[in-house]
Amino acid sequence: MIEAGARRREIDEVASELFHANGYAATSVRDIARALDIQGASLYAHVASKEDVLFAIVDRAAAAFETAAATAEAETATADPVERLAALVEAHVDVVTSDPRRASVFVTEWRHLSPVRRAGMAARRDGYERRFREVIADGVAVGAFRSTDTAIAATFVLTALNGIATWYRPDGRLSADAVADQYVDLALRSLTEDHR
Amino acid sequence: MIEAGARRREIDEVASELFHANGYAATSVRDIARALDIQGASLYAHVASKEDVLFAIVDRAAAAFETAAATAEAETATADPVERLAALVEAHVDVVTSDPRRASVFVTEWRHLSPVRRAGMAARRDGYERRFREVIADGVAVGAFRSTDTAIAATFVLTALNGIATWYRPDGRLSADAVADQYVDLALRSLTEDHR
DNA sequence: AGGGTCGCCTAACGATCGTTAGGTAGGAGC
DNA sequence: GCTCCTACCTAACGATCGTTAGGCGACCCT
Repeated sequence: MIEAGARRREIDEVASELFHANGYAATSVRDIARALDIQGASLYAHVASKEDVLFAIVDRAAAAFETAAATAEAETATADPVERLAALVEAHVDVVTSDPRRASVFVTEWRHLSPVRRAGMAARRDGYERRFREVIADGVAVGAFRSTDTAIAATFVLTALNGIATWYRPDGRLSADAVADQYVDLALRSLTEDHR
Repeated sequence: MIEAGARRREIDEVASELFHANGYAATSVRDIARALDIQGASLYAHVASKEDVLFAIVDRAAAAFETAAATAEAETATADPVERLAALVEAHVDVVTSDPRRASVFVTEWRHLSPVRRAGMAARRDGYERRFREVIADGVAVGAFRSTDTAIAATFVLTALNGIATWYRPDGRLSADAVADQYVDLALRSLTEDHR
């Protein structure tokens, strides 16, 4: 896979932009190279294959989601399920808004990975989704959340959150914090029992 | 654009399947032809271009969403905003579950249309989303929904609903009705004011 | 029986794809 | 001053892309 260097970081960055804008399959190696003002073949001094570029982006994104969720769960370990879910949702939104192009490539282009890598990513996604399902199940158990199908509920919330990657732009109308606040509120409300 | 015939319908169907599974750009004309047991070049007896196939699918999907929403709104014209939004959500879910591959192609592949057609679809999507925003705004005005950014709220709901297309399969664990019920409930709850 | 149309064929076009091979300019280290 | 390494180059490979041209057999209409 080669790795290393500041140039490699630049490649991932322009590739994120292009994969987000046009999709992995519709972006050629020469497109990526052109954005860096070099020849297509020169990319192979830094990268072993086009798919490696995709994997680097997707892998980094997956790691960002995982560590953010782990931190959020650690910080709310003793809190009630509602707070814990709020922390998970906020962490997820933060990762998306911190690099929406990377997040959108992660969400929409991972199917173009090789079968082995795709299977690995599928497993990591399952593990990540399980965090949400478990917190939701805990909330149902203590009566904080309505009794729903936890798989559906987790999917509902996660797909809504992932949608942010398709429209959010750092220089847009809404700040990342504002988006996070609104989405935490919408997501939690969709699950909580009637209150007051 | 050629149009016509049962064969043309078959082309759209297998193309939906392949575009959904692998994406438009990663699906070749010869892939589509192979699924029909004919030669790649023979497709051009039925179709003017590959993009026309994509457009036929996307256009039909857009029309399905539009007529379903129009019907739902007509049927609840005199009802309160909560019921009207419930009808819109249910209509949307019904269209998605009735043909999830077509819906997922509509949601994820429309960016590969030519600039002119893409602009047209963007306008139609805006119009469709406006239906949701207006009902939500009405609900906020009468105190049924919490006062939120209606654009964010509509996007939250619609991206969650569109996510169904990525995982729903007619022969899966959940019936289309069950999915619709759960999603109507989740979506409405995310917006409604605290009750009881 | 004859003409037309429909559905598919083979063959090929120019373009572009991801990738490899081999080379070269320039700076770093001894 | 020589060597080595980094970063890029040009040239080319075989494959595959969307699409066109021209032909051929099977069926319909008269």
